[in-house]
Amino acid sequence: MTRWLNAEEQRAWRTFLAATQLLYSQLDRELQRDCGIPHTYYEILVRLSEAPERVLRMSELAQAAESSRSRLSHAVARLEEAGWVRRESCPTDRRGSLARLTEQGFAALQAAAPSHVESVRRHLLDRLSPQQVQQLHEISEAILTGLRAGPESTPDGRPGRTGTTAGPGGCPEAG
Amino acid sequence: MTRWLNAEEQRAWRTFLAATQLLYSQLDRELQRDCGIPHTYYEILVRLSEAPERVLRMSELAQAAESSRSRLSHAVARLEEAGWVRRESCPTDRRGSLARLTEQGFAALQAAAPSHVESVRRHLLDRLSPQQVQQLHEISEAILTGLRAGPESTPDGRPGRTGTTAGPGGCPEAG
DNA sequence: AGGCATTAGTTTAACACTCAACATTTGGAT
DNA sequence: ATCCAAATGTTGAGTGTTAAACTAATGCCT
Repeated sequence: MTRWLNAEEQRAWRTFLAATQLLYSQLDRELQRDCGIPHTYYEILVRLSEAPERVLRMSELAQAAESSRSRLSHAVARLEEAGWVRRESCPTDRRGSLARLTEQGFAALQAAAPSHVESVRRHLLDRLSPQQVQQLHEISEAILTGLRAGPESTPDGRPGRTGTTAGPGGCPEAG
Repeated sequence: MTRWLNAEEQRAWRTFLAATQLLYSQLDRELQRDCGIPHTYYEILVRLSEAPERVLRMSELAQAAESSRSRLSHAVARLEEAGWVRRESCPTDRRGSLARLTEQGFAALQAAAPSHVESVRRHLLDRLSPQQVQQLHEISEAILTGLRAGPESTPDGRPGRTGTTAGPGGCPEAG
C-alpha cells in the first residue's frame, strides 16, 4: 500500500535534506560566531526592525517569524536580557504584550546583517544561476502553500500518483 | 561594500527559509507523534539499516547521517536505552566503537517508515511537478557541493556578482 | 623505542525547542 | 448580567543540540 519513493525521488529528497541541513547549520554557526545569536533570534530582530515603530504584538511577531508562541516567549525573554528588545503592555488588550526593538537591538542587527547576508550569498545564492534562484522560489512557494493550507488538503491540478513504483525489499529506504 | 539582496533574491530566500522551516517542523512533529523520535534519530536508524550487517563505526555513521560526533554520541546513547541500537567495541581499533541496529530497532524502523514516507510525499513531492523535483535535486546538489568544498572556495563558471544592487535605506533587510 | 600530533569517541554545561499546563482576558451566547 | 469557549501570553519539565574539554588509542617520524 505504501507509495515508496522511486530512485529519482529518493535521490532528490536525500540531497535536498542534506543540502538544507548543512546550509542551515553553517549559517547558524556563522551567525553565532559573528554576533552570538541563533538564526531564529536574528529572524525575530529582522521582523521587528521592519514593523512600524519597530513594535509588534507577540502573536503578530510569532507569525511573522514563523515561530510558536512558546518559542517566541522564551526568545524574547532572552533578547530582553541582552537589552535588544523591550516588552511593553498592550494598551488595547490587557492580555497582550508588545515587543519593541531597542536602539541597542537595532544597532546590533545592523552590525550583524552584512556578514549574514554575505553568508547567504556565499553558501546559497552564489551557487545558483539566476534561473535556479527563480525555480527555487517557485518550488518553495508551492511547498509553503501546501503547508499553510493545512495537513488535510490535497494538491490539485496534478494527476493522481497512486500507481508509483514499489518499495524496498528488506529495508526501509525512506531516508 | 555589502552585496545586499535585491528584491527577487530576497523574496526567494525568505520563501525558501519559511518553506523549509515549516516543512521540517511538520515532518518532525509527525515522526515524533507516530514513533516518538525526532527526524535526526530516524535518519540514524535508516543509515544503519542500509549498512552491511547493519553495523557502522560511529564516525562513519556520523558522516552518513550528516551529524556531528557529539550529537551522534548523545543520540546513540538514547537509542541504546530504547533497545534499538547496541554498542560494540571495534575489533580493529581499540579507540573505536560500533553501533549495531538491533532486530527491535529494525522492526521499529519498518513500522515508522510508511507513515514517514507518506509525510514526505504529502508535504513535499506531491506538491511539485516531476520537473520541479528534478530542479530541486539539481539545486540541492549545487548547494551541497559548495558546502562540502569548504567555506573558502568560490563558485566558478558564473559571472562575478560584485555589482549587485544596493541595500536597504534604514534597516537591514537581510532576513 | 620514544615522542607527539592526530584521530575516535565521550562527557559536561549552557542553551534552545517542544509540549502541555496554566493564568488571564476577551467576546459572544443565552 | 452570566456563563463559557476561544485567544493571549507565560511557565516548567523534558529533550535535543552545541561547543569545548577530556580520555584514550593510533601511527608516524626521528
